[in-house]
Amino acid sequence: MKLEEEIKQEKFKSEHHKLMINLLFTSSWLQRLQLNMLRPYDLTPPQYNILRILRGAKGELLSLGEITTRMIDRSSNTSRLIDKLETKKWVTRKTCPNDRRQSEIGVTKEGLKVLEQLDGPIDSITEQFQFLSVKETKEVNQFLDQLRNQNLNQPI
Amino acid sequence: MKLEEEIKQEKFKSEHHKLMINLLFTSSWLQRLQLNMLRPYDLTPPQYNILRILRGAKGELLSLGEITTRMIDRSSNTSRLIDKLETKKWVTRKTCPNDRRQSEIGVTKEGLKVLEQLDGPIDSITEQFQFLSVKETKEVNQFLDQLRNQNLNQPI
DNA sequence: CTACATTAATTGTATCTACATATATTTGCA
DNA sequence: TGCAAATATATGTAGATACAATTAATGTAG
Repeated sequence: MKLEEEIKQEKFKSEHHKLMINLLFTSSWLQRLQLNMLRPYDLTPPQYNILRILRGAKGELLSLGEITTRMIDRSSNTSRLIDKLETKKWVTRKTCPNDRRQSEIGVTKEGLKVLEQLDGPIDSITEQFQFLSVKETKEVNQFLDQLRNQNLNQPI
Repeated sequence: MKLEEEIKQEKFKSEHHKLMINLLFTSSWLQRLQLNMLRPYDLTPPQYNILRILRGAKGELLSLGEITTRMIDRSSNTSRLIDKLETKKWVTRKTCPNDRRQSEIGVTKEGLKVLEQLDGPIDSITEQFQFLSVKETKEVNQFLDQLRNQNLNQPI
């Protein structure tokens, strides 16, 4: 369905305005897809995001702040998300000896095992994007990157 | 910044995978923009969404279910959102005489006044999309609409 | 070397999503 | 007609975001 039918709005102020709503709506749809996929594994999207970041660090331990800057959603409360993952024994947290304010967080073997199980299902979500050519995909990626950099001159 | 720099991930599995992350990341960025804009008006994005929907109905009263299907985020708990708007006196809710299960919700004059104040600021967010031509914008809109319809044949 | 600012993480609170369950009303059918 | 199914909304609870405030450790200026 076109966005107009989805949210029963026959007309938008402009094509640009429609695009803003469409981005928010499609992202919400995508998140629900992810959520349903992760549910059987007792993981939420931000928790999954953290595990992916730790796996990407290839054994290197990361501080809480470092994880936060790498997350899809920057306003996540990483501290409490790590709490959850720690009780499931999928990550370890210990205080950094050099700077006792920081903590060093790493993924466990069990955490990696869960991630492996999820690689397939997550790939199948990505496959939904295959109808776009690589060239087109690059263009949309570039557009999104550009969009976020439009307001550098604004105070906010 | 490119997404790679934003989330400090030097490489993605594929351009399509990057696009998935980019959509989620950009939408999160966009939501925060909206949130900051709405804060001084004591409105949250879903509450604002509801007011917009009611204004769009041009005086026609809408049921709670009708509002939900028109929302950007379908999993909103509209009942409690309306509660909040009602205490601020920006919407009215009364039970529908024909079907006493339903409620009839409408925006008040004060609600409309708040919306008017917000039209300018919201337009300025839309302006960030102006660097894209209308043709390009249409293409991205079409792509998003298409994406959401890729999985019709999947069970889920 | 002490005092103050800075930094990293934790905790508290309000709001929201997600979803299951409950309640009230209406509809449909035997 | 009467009673079960369907429908519309409300409510309860867990997990998140958003952000302010707090705590603890480290840096730094005088």
